[in-house]
This record gives sequence, structure tokens and C-alpha cells, in this order.
Amino acid sequence: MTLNLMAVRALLTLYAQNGFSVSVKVSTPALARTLGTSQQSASRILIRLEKEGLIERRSVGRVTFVRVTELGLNKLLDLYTDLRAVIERPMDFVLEGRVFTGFGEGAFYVSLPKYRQQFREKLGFDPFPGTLNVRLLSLDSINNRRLLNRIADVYIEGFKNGSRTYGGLKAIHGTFNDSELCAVLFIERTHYGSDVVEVISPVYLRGRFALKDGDKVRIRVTIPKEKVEREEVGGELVSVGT
Amino acid sequence: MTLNLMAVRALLTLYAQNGFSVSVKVSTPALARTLGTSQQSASRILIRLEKEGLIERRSVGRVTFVRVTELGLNKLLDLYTDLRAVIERPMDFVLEGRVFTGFGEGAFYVSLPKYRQQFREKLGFDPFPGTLNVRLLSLDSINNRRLLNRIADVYIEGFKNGSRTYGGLKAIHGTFNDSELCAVLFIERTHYGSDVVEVISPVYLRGRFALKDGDKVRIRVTIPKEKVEREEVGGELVSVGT
DNA sequence: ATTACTAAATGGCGAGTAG
DNA sequence: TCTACTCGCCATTTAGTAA
Repeated sequence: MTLNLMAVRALLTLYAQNGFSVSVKVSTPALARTLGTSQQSASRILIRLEKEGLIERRSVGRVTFVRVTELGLNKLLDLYTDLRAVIERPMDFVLEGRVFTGFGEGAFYVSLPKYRQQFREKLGFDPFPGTLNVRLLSLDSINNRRLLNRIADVYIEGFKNGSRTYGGLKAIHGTFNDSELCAVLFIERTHYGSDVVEVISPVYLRGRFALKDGDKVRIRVTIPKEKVEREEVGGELVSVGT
Repeated sequence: MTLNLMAVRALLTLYAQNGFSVSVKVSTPALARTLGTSQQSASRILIRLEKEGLIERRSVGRVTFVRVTELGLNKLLDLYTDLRAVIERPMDFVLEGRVFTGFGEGAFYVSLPKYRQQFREKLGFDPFPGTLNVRLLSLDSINNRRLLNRIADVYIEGFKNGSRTYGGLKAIHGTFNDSELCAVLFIERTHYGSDVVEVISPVYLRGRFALKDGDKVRIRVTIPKEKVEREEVGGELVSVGT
């Protein structure tokens, strides 16, 4: 015997109205409205929940009072802890790709004092003067790059030097080849497409891993919680509807 | 269009296998096994989830890879945040009843130094020498008393004094008539039934509220989170089954 | 105003099976 | 092996309606 989603939503709605510590007055039309279903369904669901021992009902004259039982609360807690275990878990975003030689500007930019100082302060390391270019291999990696671009929250500000303008960028910490600290850069006005990432590190990655162009590398970014932005909001209670 | 519970469980299962940052290899028989349903249902659910834009599928030869989309993740986050908003909320347990005069032992016990000292240390106040007896009125209040008895976590230890043994008790902080600090006592070997609570407070409650026997009073206990114990555990992923 | 029954429609389920 | 179709069966839904 398995509850369906509508019954779970009903149970949650009742619980949300303090229906665990206090019996709440519930009419089937009112419950139907908040659940977005029919009065008949609301009636049937209450009967069902009562049969399963998840709620208790008392009729006083014409109005009925409903109270969520401990068994009912435990059902909700089970669902909640299952969801939490999966969702409040660190998420790994892996970027896999092949090293290639870029336009060679990386070393110049990273060495600029105004950038370099910000890297030191905001990333916590003094970057090797140069960026490693990685062309992403899989669709998953390209998708992860797009997501990380949104999640990255280390902002390196641009600046002006006479007539020349230097753009801003965002960065996020990662692990290179599962061993070296690094940061993935998301440069505002880059020459590269969305299948390329530029990486800096306190160490000389090409030397450290004896990398030649075409070698496969892996960058792993771990996001502590559900920091992933939410496009839509949805709104209503238990909104798994469409 | 509303997803049913099985579809939500499928989405959560896919997401749990890192199916958001990486496409995971999924076969309909394997998914069916973990969901406890048939291969046909697993197939139907994947088709449905894809149609709704919650997952993306790619076939590489015979194996298919599934990836949860951002929309899919948001559906899970919606459900999760809805549940969290309701469950991780302070809970109020209200005990309503009428004052009555007991056997008059309260004053004696509370005044015993070994009890009094523990009250001071563990409850943070010096109790007025006497307990107020309240006979609970509603079924809800009696039920709440039972729950609070389980939740109460201030343990006052018993002791011996010569041949006489003084029993232990549990207590929990509350608010008396929505204004005065108090503590509800759960005494191990009490003369009263489960429809009675004994209350202590730093102030003389009978005087403070000019209480006569039979007067209605209200004790409110606020539990910060879901501290409510769980009888059963349940186990499996999204276990709303029976 | 309620609650909840019956009946008919809709939709989900799994066995069988094709590709 | 796999995916996904059809089909009979059962569960869930809503409309109508009784109490």
C-alpha cells in the first residue's frame, strides 16, 4: 500500500496548519481548494489517511477536526529526511577535457599587478603566471561549465590603465587532476567558446603533470550545498504539479 | 499535469546518482528494481519525465544515459523546500486545563535542597516553593502532554535521604498564560493520571494571575525543530510506502 | 452549508511481446 | 540483452446526488 502524491500533499497541508499539536478544523471543500482537487477527492483522501492511521478525525456537530498522528508525522519526516540526504549533499561538477595552447595572453594578464593582487586576496594563492587552456570533451562537461559560470562567486574586477580597458572575470576554486588546487576562470570577454575553460593554479600545471597538448585533464569543483540557482520559483505548497 | 509519487521517486533516484552533473547510465530494468516497480513502468516514467523536460536522455549504442535537467532539479528543490518550511519550523505544544488543589506535597518537594539546587542549575531559575496542578481539558492537550513527556530533556535526578527515597523527574521549559516563564514537570512516580501536569515557576503563579481552583490556564511549550522522536524508521528511499 | 456514496471517465500498472 | 508498444485490469478521479 503506497500513498500517492496527492495524499502526501494533503497530510503536509494538515500538518502545516499545526495539525499535529492541535486538531484543526478541516472541511473537504476547503482542503480541496488548497490542494487543487475536487471535494470528492479530498473526502476520499481523508478517509484513506484515517484508515492508514496517519490522521485522526473527530466530528463535533457539523464540523470535523483533524489531527495528524505520530505515525503521520513520521511519514512526513521519512520523506523529508530522504530528500534532505540527497539534496543537502555536496555536489561534484567535473570538467574533463584536453589541454591546448591558446593565444599566449594568459601569462601577460595573470602577471598584471591589479589582477594578481586580487587573485591573491580573493582566491588565497599567488597564481603561476599563465593560464592552462582546456577544451572540454563531453556534453556533461560543457553543461557543467555553464552551471559553474552561474555559481562562481569570486569576482575579479576589471580596471583601466590609460586608454586600455581590462575586463572583469569570475572564478571558482577547484581541484586539478584530483590533486592540485586550482581555480577555473570565467572571463567576461573571452576569445574562446563555451567548450573551453581557463585554469590558474599556484603551481605550474604543465610542468607538474608533464602535460603536452592533447593530454586529458580533469577539474573537479565541489559545491558544498544546493547553491545551484533556481530559475523558476514555482510557489505553492508541494508544487510538483505543472 | 501532476507527477505522481513514483515519478518523483524516480527523479530523486536519478539525481541521487549524480545524475545532475553527470549523465548516468540507466536501464529500465535497473531503475525498476530500485523503485520496486516493473520495467514497463520505469520505461513509461522515463518517457514522461523526458516529455516534461525534467530529464534528458541520450542513446549511445544500446545504453541510454540520463541526466536530470535544471527544471528537474528545481522540481525536487521545490518539494524539498516546501517540506522543509513546514517541518523545520518551531512547533508549539499547548496544554490547556483548569487549576486544582492537589495533595499539597509540591511545596515540600520543591523546597528540598537536592531538588531545588538541580532546578536552579538545570532550569536556570529558583522555583517558587510549590507546584501548580493543572487538569488538562482537551484530548489535544493530553496528547501533547504525552509527547512532551518524551521530548523533555531536563533530567532532575532522584536521591536517598536515610531510608527515604526521592524519585527522579524530567522537566521542560514553557510559558505560562503566554507571559510567565515556567517548567512542566514529568514526575516518575506521580499520584496523578496522564491528564494532569504539575508546573513550577520562579513566580507564585496563583498570586500572579489571581488563580482560583477551576480557572483555565494555558501552558505553551515551543520546540525549536523536529525534536519529536520517531517511532519507526522506515528505511528505503522516499519511503512513503507501507 | 457539510460528508461521502455511486457511476463513469481517466490514468497508471504490469504481462506479453515486437523491434 | 535492451526499450517501449498494446491491452486488460485496477486505482484514482470527478460529476451527480443522497443524507
